[in-house]
Amino acid sequence: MPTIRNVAERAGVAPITVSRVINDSGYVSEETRARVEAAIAELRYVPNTLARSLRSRKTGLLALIVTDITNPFFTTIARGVEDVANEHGFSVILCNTDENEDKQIDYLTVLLQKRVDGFLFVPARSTPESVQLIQRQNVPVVVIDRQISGVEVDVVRGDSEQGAYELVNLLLSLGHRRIGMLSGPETISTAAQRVAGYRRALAEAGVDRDAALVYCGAYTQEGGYQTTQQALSATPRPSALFAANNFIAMGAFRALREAGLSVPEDVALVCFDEAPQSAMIEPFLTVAAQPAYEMGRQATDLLLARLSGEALQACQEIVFPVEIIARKSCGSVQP
Amino acid sequence: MPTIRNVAERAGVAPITVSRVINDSGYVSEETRARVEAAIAELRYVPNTLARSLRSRKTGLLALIVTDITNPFFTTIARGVEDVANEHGFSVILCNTDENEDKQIDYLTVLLQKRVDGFLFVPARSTPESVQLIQRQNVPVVVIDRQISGVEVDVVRGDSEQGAYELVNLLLSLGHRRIGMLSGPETISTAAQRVAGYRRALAEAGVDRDAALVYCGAYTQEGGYQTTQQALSATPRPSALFAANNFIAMGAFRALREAGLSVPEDVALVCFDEAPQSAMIEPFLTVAAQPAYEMGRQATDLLLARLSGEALQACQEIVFPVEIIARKSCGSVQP
DNA sequence: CTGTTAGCGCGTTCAG
DNA sequence: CTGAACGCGCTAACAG
Repeated sequence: MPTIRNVAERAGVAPITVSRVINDSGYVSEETRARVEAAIAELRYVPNTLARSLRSRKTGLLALIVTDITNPFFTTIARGVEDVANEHGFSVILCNTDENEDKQIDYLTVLLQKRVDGFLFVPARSTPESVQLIQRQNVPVVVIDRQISGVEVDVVRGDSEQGAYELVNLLLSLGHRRIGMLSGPETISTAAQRVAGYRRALAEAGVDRDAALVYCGAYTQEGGYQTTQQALSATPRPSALFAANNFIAMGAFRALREAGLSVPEDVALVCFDEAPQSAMIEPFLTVAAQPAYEMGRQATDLLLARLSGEALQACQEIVFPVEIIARKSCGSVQP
Repeated sequence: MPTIRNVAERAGVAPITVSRVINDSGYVSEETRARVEAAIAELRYVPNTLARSLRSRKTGLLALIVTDITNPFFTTIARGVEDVANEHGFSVILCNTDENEDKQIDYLTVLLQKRVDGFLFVPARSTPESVQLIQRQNVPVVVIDRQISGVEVDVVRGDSEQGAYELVNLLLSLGHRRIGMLSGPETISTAAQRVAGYRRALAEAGVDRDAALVYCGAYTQEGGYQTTQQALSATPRPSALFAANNFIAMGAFRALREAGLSVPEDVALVCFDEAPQSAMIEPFLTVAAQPAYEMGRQATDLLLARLSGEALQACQEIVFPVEIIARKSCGSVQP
């Protein structure tokens, strides 16, 4: 593969002149520019980003680390990230940890070695170690979706507590009193906050505290399937279920179906996050929707601001409101 | 960020000795190794991959370019690719072109500049230019899923023609004679081959050639929605539809539903590729399934073989058989 | 407007 | 077992 020097020789100029043509920096006469461009074309010269980055100490790479690449919530965030990044000339490396801390640390290590310019990070757990690993190398990082305790760091997330509160209030207003909560892993802040919102709504409604039926599982279809089976064995059986995310809701739906129960006639079902587009032919689930695309955009804006050195003030926490979208799955009459 | 030299100074050795410790190459006494490792830990030294790659002329990066990252067919391939790549110490950069040739060329350019070691490539069109772009830089490339005319290149793909043939034969055996084909873009080899298989089955069954009802659209839900509407307006209306991929089938399903037709009672529906897991609570669609994961693995094996210089023989074309999985959507009685 | 010098961080080559 | 010198391909800094 030809180098900048080969091009320079062919065009009869110095390497730096070729560099100027490529990067459109500094002055180059039209005539020599033409000669250089001809040489580039003839040699099919492709600049070497590695060398460029080594010199400039910038890679133009952002790392986006998510915990489940099959979840449209995260892929929608990814689109927001990509769009903003591309608008500013950055590329995005998308990595999937599957909520696995070992994979997470492997990715962080590799990405630091690759000298990415910054991280957009959905951590697998709400503990500070992983973020500190990044910060100690003085690489900017914005945490998305989840809160981390014990570190100063920028965070962009949805309002899990309030969303859960409103969603459960909706169920209460429809007359439900036994509402099961299908939660996610206790180690993740969003799960904890959604449980908190659930409890607040129940408390305000004066529902007996013992009526709080919380079941924790993974943020997956399988997790939702299992916790739903637990929830259904309670007596009396819950008349409504609140799934802490979309995949849990999919699993719940399957478990309900297998139990011969239909939604919303036998059991009402609501959840956090929009379901996959392909999930149902028509919109069906009542959800607390987060503005995922916008969250991705804002997180990237914030990261780029840190990168450009401006706005070196204290860390920010940007909390997006969630939107309750009532559809058929919650029913509309008293159970 | 500390460099290898900083570590060397701190440990009281030469940079090369640190290099030997990191890469476990050459001889280093236990004692100095310990000193070096201590220095690495204290300084939180992270080796710079950029510099390493510049020197070694290897990045350890494979590019995987697909046309639709939301399609589980491609994400399953991606898993196969990632697994094999990781087993051999390579990382994978996953890029999504959305069947857009401009995006495709942008990605190719950037990835060549990044000096990825090789390409796994699902081309947006079955024309040779994009592959030639890669080959002219002497970078190995394996094409996945689609055939390219006019170039010598390794290809790993499913047997579209035979799969379509068998799928249509299944419909014929169930008594269908008016079978509409919801095809993909004519510029893509898989669409053309699936149409060919469809025609062969009809011809062998002695179905009137005029009865070939082929409608071309995008390989998307929207494409399937539109072509289905066209297909339904034919008189007499087709009794069965064959969707050229899973997303087309999703769109067909929606269009049928809106037209007040149910599957399989009013219209039978079959398609190429498995549908998204979340699409239906229970398996429902009759499909021609390609071994996507295995295709990803084999393609990567082949690419890595080319990379290691071995097996420099002629280009290979590996064609996987597809598996017909009959489920409810095709019905089981004469229409 | 163009060129020279030097060095980014690392690993290969060859000496000790 | 350890080190010095050099260069991978490119560009910042400084001439001219």
